[in-house]
Amino acid sequence: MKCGMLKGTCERASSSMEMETPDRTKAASSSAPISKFEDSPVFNYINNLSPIKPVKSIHIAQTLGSLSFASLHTIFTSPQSSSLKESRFHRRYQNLDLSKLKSPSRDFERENPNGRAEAVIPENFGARISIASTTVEQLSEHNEFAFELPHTLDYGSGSPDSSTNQDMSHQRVQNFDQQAEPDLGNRQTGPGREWPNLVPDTADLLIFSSPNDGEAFQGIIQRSPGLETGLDASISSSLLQNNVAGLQKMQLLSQVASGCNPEMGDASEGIEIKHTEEDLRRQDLETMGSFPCGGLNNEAELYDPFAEIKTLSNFQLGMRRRCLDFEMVGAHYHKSLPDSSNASSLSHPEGMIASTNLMLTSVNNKRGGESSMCILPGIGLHLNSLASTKNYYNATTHDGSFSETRSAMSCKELLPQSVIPNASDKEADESGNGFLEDNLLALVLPEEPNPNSPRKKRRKTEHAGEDDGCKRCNCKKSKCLKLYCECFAAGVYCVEPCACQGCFNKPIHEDTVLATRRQIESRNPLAFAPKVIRAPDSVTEIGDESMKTPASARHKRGCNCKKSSCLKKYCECYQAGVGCSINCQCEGCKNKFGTKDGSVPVAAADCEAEDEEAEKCAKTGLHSTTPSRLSRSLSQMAVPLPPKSKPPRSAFLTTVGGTYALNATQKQGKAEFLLPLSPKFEKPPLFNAEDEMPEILRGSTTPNADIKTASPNRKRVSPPHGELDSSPSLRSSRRLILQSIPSFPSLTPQH
DNA sequence: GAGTTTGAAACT
DNA sequence: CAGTTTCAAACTC
Repeated sequence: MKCGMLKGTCERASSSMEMETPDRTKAASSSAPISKFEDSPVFNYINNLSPIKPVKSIHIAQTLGSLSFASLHTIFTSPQSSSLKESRFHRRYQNLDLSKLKSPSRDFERENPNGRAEAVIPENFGARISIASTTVEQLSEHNEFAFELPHTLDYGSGSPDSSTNQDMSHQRVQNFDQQAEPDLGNRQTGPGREWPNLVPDTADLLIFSSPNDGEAFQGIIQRSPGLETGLDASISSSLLQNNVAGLQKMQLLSQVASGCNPEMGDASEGIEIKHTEEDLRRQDLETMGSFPCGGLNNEAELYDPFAEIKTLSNFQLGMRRRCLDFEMVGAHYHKSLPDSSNASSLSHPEGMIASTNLMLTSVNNKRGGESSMCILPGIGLHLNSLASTKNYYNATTHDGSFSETRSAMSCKELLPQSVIPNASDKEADESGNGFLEDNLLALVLPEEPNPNSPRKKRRKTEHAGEDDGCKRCNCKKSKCLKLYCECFAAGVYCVEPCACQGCFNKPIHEDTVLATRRQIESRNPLAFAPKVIRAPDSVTEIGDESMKTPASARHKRGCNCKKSSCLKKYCECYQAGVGCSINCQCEGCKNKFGTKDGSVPVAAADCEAEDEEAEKCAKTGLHSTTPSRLSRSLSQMAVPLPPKSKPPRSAFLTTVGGTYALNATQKQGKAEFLLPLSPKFEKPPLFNAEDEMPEILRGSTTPNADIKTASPNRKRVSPPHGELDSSPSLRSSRRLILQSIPSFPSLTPQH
């Protein structure tokens, strides 16, 4: 049914839109492209290698609608998903009121509802949402196509009737990640848009100039039919489905955030979404159960906040913490909501609208100047919003207004919050609400006043040893416009909690921030990329030298420690919880996670991490096993956490690396498409994998390549023709990497 | 909380 | 590219 509906939508879109290459359109509808990919060695390799399935799987996911938390996290991290294109820079929601309202502990749950910002819901919002849902698959697929078949993406100028911008479509296909942002910008400019202020510098930031976002979507939609064809094949893998579902959600969120094409929306689409939601939630639980950590029951695992924390820390991007705030809030809010549990109308357009509005509101706040909304580009928030549309919808409908999430939450708090999703899952079973819903709510809804909530306690427990509040930057001379500033480095605006002086890293100085960011990127294209990447344990084919090192994850550039012996957080490797690698220039390396000479086995690090987790569990009284399980399973995919329970600040950044790891390892079956491309990479849809690719992931060809050496121009090399192409395995690995590129938003305008 | 240490980032 | 300086986090007291 969904497929049919979706297909119908696609067909409509196609019919309305004229393609220069009709054949292509047909192919898309007939799934010929998919088969083509399947036939390719890379595809086969990927399929055999890991749970990650070909693009077609995405379709399935959409249909089946399974949700994977892990995937969600990953997704969230990506800037694209945020689609908060405006500045591309993550903005924190700075609400003085909120901070005031907050308890000393900064628990958002207690945040005063009054602090909420009301979001205006556009009339056609529902339509937009539905559209987004329908296009999710398509987008993901397109994204992959961009990598696989960059040349074939050209679209003829579309017919005006379709209201689709051919150019937009084309570009979208190539740069899916970027799509969201441009869309937002466009929408903002459009009448009745909710984000008038979101994109100040559209010229620089926006890749697409199309006046109508919907057009772009249509372009994507045209291909959707083909995408659907592959669904049947991939249905078999539940894991894959989960991944796909996560991806889809992410995409949906992105699109929603960006403002789906109102024209596209229709009731059928809304239905589709609903189904997907349910399926996803159900499957999520299943997926959790499937985690390798045996022994524990799913619920326990889901419940365990620690597990989530670890997961987040590992997978979350540097931007993550902002997102976490939202999620947490959402969770609490969820509880507070009277009907949230029963919200059945995921399909309800309003629900979608609400989520969208939330995002929008947050964005507006940002633009407003001091709003510190944590909406991170591409961060899971959006995704969560979609997923949690039900609850969210209910909540919003009750109040009729949306409250923005406060970013004032401490980073520490955020981490635990991030855990919420899993807990939510469990709750989902119990109450019927998905954790995603919670997350979504977090974004939009105010904190739950209930101080007694288990989650809150959990968080406190976890963070007991940590600082009371989120440690933000404390820059004094850098004006928060240099990489010294963690906020800036993470691609987020400084917020109230920051103790920075003369801070320019605020929405009001967006231009300055962007300009500075561009400058830095020009100097080092990967300056904002994840610093830590996880070596693909499962993907031995890659055969990277880094694999020789004990730790599964590695710092991209390696550390240069001289006195800390890589045993303190001064060491980025240690801070990220990864072992040193051959790339490190450290002296007397004693990194517990693995020395550069490989003296420390990975197992040791893992054991430590597990021990820590166990301790945490014991303290919290939560399912001790759950955390371990989850983290353990996750650890395989992600970088292990540092000895201290407290996630390293940099860890957030490193989490991005975790994203890489996921993609690279594919253990989670996360499709490549799950990770939106980093804006940096947006320019070159097919940037040279080697340049951007983490060393670990790279072939042995360039183990020690210095990031700085990479030239932006080199990025544009198309993968298929590279030297590495000769090896199917290499090719496949490259693809994964490309798609898994870090999500930090690139300020550099694409051309 | 102030001061020190450390290593990344930035600069020359 | 190497050396130096600047910077802010991490750490110590």
